[in-house]
Amino acid sequence: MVQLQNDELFDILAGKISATINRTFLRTFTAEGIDISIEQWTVLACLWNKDKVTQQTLCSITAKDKPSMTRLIDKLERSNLVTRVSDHNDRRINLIHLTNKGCALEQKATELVQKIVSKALNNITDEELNISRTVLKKIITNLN
Amino acid sequence: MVQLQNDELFDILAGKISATINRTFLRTFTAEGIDISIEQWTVLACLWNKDKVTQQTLCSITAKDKPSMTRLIDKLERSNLVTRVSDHNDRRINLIHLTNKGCALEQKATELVQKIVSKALNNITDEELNISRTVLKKIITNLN
DNA sequence: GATTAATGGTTGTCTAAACAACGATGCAAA
DNA sequence: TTTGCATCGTTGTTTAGACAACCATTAATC
Repeated sequence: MVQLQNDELFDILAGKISATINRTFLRTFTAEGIDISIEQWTVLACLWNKDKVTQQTLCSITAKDKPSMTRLIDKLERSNLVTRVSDHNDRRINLIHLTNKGCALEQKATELVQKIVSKALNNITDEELNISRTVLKKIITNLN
Repeated sequence: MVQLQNDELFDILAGKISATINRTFLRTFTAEGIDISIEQWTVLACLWNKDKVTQQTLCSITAKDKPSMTRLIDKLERSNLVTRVSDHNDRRINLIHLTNKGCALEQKATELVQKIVSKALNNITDEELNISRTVLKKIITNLN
């Protein structure tokens, strides 16, 4: 098998890990009959933590741009997991609000994510993990 | 600002870093008049290392599936950076072959990537980096 | 040697990200 | 108060990833 010279380059590794995690997430959730993507889950997780926030806030937390968020919320709305509620004081603002169906997902989804995280972090010490987190954050900071 | 409860979850961090690296890559390359994406670069980097390989091989190295590779190569072919050459011994196989234009990109592209990597890894020790690499690889293995 | 299985690649369909450009609302300064 | 600017969100377009289904060619099995 051909070996890529710069196989060790972080960009490639980062791309691979992101793809792997996404795939695992999607398969796990689909297998359990929950039809949301990891991106949709990220938004829901924000709302489970604090409901009724602006799209802009969701953008900041998830590091996605506005059009991406618009479309993500379109999909969540079509799945009846959230609704857009116009703010009374400022009509430019949509507050994103969990539906009952959206709330109901929290427990099961959190369970599944914990399962994935446990599997992913098997055989990795807390120290190694902390160092990695720091490194990843440093890289993000360095590039911004 | 709302803080996501599981802000520390690796999935989110991985998604963010991947997006950040991609953005930096694209901007740097565009600024220098080189119109290729990071994905296209990954394929070209394989070919700079060893020319005339099968699409399947490129899939393995880059951890992408066959349809993704078909379309990536479609684009590279449209940009006249590679050509598909049918294998004489096995007509199912396309060998992907760098054009002169594709070869000519190597030096400049490699320079730019090195510049990005240096910037990204600023203030990170070799030891931290090695640990991080190991952790990322462990996660990928754990999930497969 | 003919049928079946495996391999390499393509197309169809869906989801998602980035950037640019736009419309609507609110705010501030002249 | 009106003009100009900033903010929130949407739409258009391009690139890309995943999965399923498919076609063509080769290999394996009987």
